[in-house]
Amino acid sequence: MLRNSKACRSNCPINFVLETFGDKWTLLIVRDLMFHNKRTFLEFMESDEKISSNILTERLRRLEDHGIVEKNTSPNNRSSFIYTLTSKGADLLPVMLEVTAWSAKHDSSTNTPDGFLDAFNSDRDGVISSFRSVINTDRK
Amino acid sequence: MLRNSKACRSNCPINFVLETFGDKWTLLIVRDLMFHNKRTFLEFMESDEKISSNILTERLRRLEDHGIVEKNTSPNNRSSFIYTLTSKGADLLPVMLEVTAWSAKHDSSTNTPDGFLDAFNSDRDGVISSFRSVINTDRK
DNA sequence: TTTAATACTTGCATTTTGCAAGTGCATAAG
DNA sequence: CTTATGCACTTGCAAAATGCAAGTATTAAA
Repeated sequence: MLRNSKACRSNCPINFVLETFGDKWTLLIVRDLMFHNKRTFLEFMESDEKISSNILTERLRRLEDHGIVEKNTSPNNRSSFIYTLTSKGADLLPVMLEVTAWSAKHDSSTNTPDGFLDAFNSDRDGVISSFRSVINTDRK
Repeated sequence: MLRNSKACRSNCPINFVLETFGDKWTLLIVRDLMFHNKRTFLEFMESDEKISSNILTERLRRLEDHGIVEKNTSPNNRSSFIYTLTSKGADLLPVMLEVTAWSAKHDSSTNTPDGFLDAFNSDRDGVISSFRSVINTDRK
């Protein structure tokens, strides 16, 4: 189920991301892959926001369907799966950092690391490329 | 109802935007305010994605609650309301443009204007500031 | 052989959404 | 003054999505 492509509402680029990320959970999985180096089902389950397992299953499958995440069996433990970002998924980095900057500016209770906003504002390209080199998209 | 602040799931900056924009409709309203110069309830109703009126009402109220949109009576027609972006809302411009760029790169059927991606990649700051000067945040 | 770990699946109550129709108020037309 | 029209919602209800608890299947470890 859900493997078929849904009819899209329009060809607007903003709408396009909403078709994949227009819910409360999907982007948190991308965040965990991108910034917290999480890779397994149980690791995603442990996030502060407490996603439930049926929703996580469905969202991982959808991300895989959309070519944002890749699923492979773990080399050392064959009952475990390893999820990684594809390059299409990793391309979301600038979006994620702009979102982070916006929240850091407008939400006083956000836990963005100290100095992030200043560094991002003064050397955006540098911050992006240093994050980019750290994002793990290895498959193995 | 809904005027009270909901308990948030975490203090993560990514989660923070999801609390406001984590649905299929809210960001489309921001898009229409930002790029299509729409200002009234009926104008938002006319978008390609066909939002229904009860959802639109609820989302506009929520955006107002979150300080992203401001609602004023129209000067010429007092039965009409004018919605505008606040500066907090206008600060979403870099996010919106990054989202647009990502879709333009990864969705072949997106209707992003010709040349946008090249212009954005070669002169990001220039593109942002030319958009910024056009975004209407006037109240009157 | 039993136990544990991992990644789901299932069932069900609650919440959110989508759609159609209706309401109330303010100008506008006759 | 009475009726019509436009605008911004409300309401009602069926359908879908979500949250929670519990169960299942496979692999690995003791």
